[in-house]
Amino acid sequence: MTAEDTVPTRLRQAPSWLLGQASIHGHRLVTEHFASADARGYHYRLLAALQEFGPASQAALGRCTGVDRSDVVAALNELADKKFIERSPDPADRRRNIVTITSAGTDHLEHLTGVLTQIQDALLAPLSAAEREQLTHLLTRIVDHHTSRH
Amino acid sequence: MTAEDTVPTRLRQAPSWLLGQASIHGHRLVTEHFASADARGYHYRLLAALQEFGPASQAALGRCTGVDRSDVVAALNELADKKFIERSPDPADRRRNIVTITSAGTDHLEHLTGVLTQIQDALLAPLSAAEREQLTHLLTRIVDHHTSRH
DNA sequence: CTCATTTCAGTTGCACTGAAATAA
DNA sequence: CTTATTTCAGTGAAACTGAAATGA
Repeated sequence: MTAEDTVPTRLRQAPSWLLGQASIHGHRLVTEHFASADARGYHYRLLAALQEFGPASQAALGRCTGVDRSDVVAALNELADKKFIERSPDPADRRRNIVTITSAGTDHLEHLTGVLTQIQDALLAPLSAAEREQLTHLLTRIVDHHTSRH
Repeated sequence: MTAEDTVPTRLRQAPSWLLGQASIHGHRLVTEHFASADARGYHYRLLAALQEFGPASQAALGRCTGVDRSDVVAALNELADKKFIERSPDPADRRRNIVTITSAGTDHLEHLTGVLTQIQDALLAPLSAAEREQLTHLLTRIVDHHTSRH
């Protein structure tokens, strides 16, 4: 009644709160836009890694994209159903699957990259190009700091 | 094998990814530090609202803090067990509880505010004071933009 | 009758854990 | 024997939904 829609000042000013709120909006936009392209965030992460680093094992894919080993299995199953990736046994280490992106997968990745560009634009709508760069730079330093020391 | 610990460039440069990663670190710090003070993020949100806006109904608390109505019930139960808040029926509208912060609750809030300051410092460790202000300003504009239009 | 509030039970998407099978 | 990979089944915390009870 007294409060209603106003966020408490102590909260509104805390960077941890602001980061959380901004990230919620980002996540919502990613989910919505990717769903319209019949995809999920995990798909993009895995396809981007395969395109950049070439064929890789599932464990390596999980490590570099931050996707859990169990979820890598499920997401790759979905990508394989759509013929965007292929699995083949690694002759050098027969525990491993070598995962390869197909040309249809590369096309799909390029399409999703376009979608992701739109997402960033919607997310950062109120900021100028210079401010977007500033934000990216500041966030990169924070993320690097916390990922280097565990 | 080729990839390992390196995050794909397409991902590493996307603000939505950076926001998500930074927010994960923020959330981890909040959970850890507050757990040491025998508290949770929801407790801080609710106490901060009560302190700033005065006694309020549970529905109003949920609205201004972004905590779901069901979770407000659970969090207030915990706060009531610790004598940090009190519930009393609203004589003007007997569906409502009027939730009031106790003096022990105010003390607890002040303590948690100190903890939250430490959290922000750990989260933004690599940034200068001016850069922290810059970041806060940029994030505030993003969050305001997305909360005003739905 | 419709809508709002409090409460509880249950659900859902998501990250993660445990364990089995296989092999280095 | 220990460790790594793939896979599946299951767990846990967090946000949310549905519905009942009460009342404006």
